[in-house]
Amino acid sequence: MINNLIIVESPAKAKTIEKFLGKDYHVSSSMGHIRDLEKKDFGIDIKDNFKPRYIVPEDKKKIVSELKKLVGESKTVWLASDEDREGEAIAWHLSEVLKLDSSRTRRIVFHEITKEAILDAIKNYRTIDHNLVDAQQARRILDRIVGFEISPILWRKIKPSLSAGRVQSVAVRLIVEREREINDFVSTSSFKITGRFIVKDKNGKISELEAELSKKFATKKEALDFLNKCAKAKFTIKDISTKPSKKSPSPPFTTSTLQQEASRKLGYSVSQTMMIAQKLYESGKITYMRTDSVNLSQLALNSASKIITSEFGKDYLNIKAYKTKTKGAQEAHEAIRPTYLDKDTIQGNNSEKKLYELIWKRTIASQMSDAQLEKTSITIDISGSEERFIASGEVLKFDGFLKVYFESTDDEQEDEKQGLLPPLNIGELLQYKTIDAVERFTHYPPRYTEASLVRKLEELGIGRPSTYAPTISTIQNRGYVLKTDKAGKARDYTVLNLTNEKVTESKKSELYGSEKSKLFPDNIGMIVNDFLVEYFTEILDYNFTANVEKEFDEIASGNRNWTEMISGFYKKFHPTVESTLKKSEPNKGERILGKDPATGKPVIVKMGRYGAVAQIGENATDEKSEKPRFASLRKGQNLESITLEEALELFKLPRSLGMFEEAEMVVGIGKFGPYVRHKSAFYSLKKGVDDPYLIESDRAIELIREKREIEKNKVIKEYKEEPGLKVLNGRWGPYISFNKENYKIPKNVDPAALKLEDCMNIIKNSSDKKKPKKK
DNA sequence: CAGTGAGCGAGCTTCCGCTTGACTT
Repeated sequence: MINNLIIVESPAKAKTIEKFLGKDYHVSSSMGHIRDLEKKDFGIDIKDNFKPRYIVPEDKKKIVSELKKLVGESKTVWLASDEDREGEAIAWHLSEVLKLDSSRTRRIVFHEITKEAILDAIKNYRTIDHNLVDAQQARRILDRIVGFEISPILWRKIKPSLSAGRVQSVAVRLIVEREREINDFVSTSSFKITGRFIVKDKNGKISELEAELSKKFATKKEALDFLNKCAKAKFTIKDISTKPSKKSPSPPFTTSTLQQEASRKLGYSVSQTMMIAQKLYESGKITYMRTDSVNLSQLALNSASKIITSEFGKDYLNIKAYKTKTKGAQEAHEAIRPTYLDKDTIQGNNSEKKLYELIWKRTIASQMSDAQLEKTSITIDISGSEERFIASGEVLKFDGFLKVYFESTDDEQEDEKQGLLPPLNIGELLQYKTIDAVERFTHYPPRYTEASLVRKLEELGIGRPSTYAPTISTIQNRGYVLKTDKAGKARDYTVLNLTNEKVTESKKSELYGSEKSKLFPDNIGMIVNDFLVEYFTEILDYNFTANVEKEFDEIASGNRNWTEMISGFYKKFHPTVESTLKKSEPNKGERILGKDPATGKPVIVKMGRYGAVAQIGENATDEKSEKPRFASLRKGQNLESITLEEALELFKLPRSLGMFEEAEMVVGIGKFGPYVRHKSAFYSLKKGVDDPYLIESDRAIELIREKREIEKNKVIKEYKEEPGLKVLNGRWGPYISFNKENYKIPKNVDPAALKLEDCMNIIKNSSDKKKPKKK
């Protein structure tokens, strides 16, 4: 018999809690939700006042039956799911599915996993808050209605298997609109003036002072005029001012800020970060990684206080509580922090270590003092001109938290600041060494990275810590959005230089606009987005989630009935679904780019059955008329921005490279990039080395021979008796291939020594475990 | 799984938010 059964959401949490409590308690976990709306037939009886049809999904049946068994053996059941809307619903579903008797069921909540917090929670038990549960049901049902009524419209009007939803569709919209901002952006240039002045100190020691003109000039002529004016001008120190300033540490990590910093500092994708954090959490090294709270437990604060004092001294200590600014934050957990702050490093693989150290530094820094700075600004007058040069410098007086942590920014081109400025006096005359006027261009707004998209979504209150990573994956899996790099372009700019009273002009070249791992909308994403924005304007509104959240809050506080709220929404929403099905036609994005110079026929781009396509010539009207030529657009090329030249390029491939071994070699670009085809085999071109438009036959033959060499070494063993069986060398080392299925070879086995029956044994042993493959 | 671009039709796809497996060809 178990006296007390505590049910929490996560098994790692269960393990930790069990350690705190005595033998009287058994702690088990539900692994999140145990029930959900049925997937087939919508799962909601609209006519029966939106009655939800809940089922236990296949993968949760085992957990439920285990919990049922435990409940049968227990005196008191404590439902300890998280203290938020979803957690309350989990507690309620548990009580329903496990048929818990209210007389021996208690609901408890705690925000920190400490013995005190748990014992305190147990003392202050309550019953399930049904208003909060209803708010969750409203949220769940609204999302189901939106997702399952709009998605089928997309299947019929645009393409099968597409999807729409309250969160993902807005995420795509952000990316599409940013792309259009970039396409519409017109870069302008102006001239930035920088002067270098010679400064002599009392001992005759010479140093330099760099100063910037407060004004930029729009044209080269204005810049030139100014430099000419400077040639013989006098430069006088007009003013020197010194101001103290400070920098404060950032709050401890939440899911979203961890994803952003891990992306900026360590280059991890959002899902990589979450997978590594999960490992750290499961091995007890950090607190829970899906959280929107910046709060640290008293225990953590005490520990931070001790460490900072002993490592850095009392001056560095500044214990404080941070408040969340995030819209709709539910704060059921602590911030993400090391479980044991006295460990500044851990055992584990490299990426785990790096992420842990990042978390450790951020947590410690959050409880350290502000950095104290001194900013100096020197104003320099120019005789015969209204303009002024300003030299500014920044000196760190006290490093404070910067001793351990410096937060990065997304800003790619940050100005470097000068440090200490040379000692100068007001009225002092300065001699210039050089004065430059450099042409600078305005830059379009940056494309989103995975992490900066998460930050934007969080800012809008859309999505939750547990869904950021999956949402980012979904919009990529649907083909709406593409994560890729973009090569920079070269651009000339003008530099005017004044030295020794003479101005010279020169041209320089720079690379601009190169981007790494940025999110680009694909054509289908743009078409779906435009369709949704046109017909489902309200759902696609950036404030839609914030608006419905207000209504969920009213339900949670007991001031509103959930079915009334949903019914109100449905009355407006469903007629839109009906009318959209009837009248709407998606825009195929068709554009006429111009005429093909070779044939004079029109060049068109549009969305075809297999994706975006360019076409030369009109569609055939009858059997005799000539058929148009087609070429697929490449990844990252948009229907609305592709130029005639780029479209014509597409028709240059595939092209023949001549004969080799009595067969033609053809170069083209396929799904996996550029390739050479020869005798119906494909040979990939080397990324960054070969260009499909330029490659010649010699190099193609080289590639073919290279791959053949690898193929030759691929086969370790073959068996006469079993032609379908081979031992092969693969990307991950040796493996067994049998009738197109692959099998792992156990570690301690020498692959070259495998006999036929050994292979068969390995195959037999692993075949039981084989699960249906996912796409 | 790299080429295609006719047309028909059955059966399928899809949401968000909790959680962790099982799995790398």
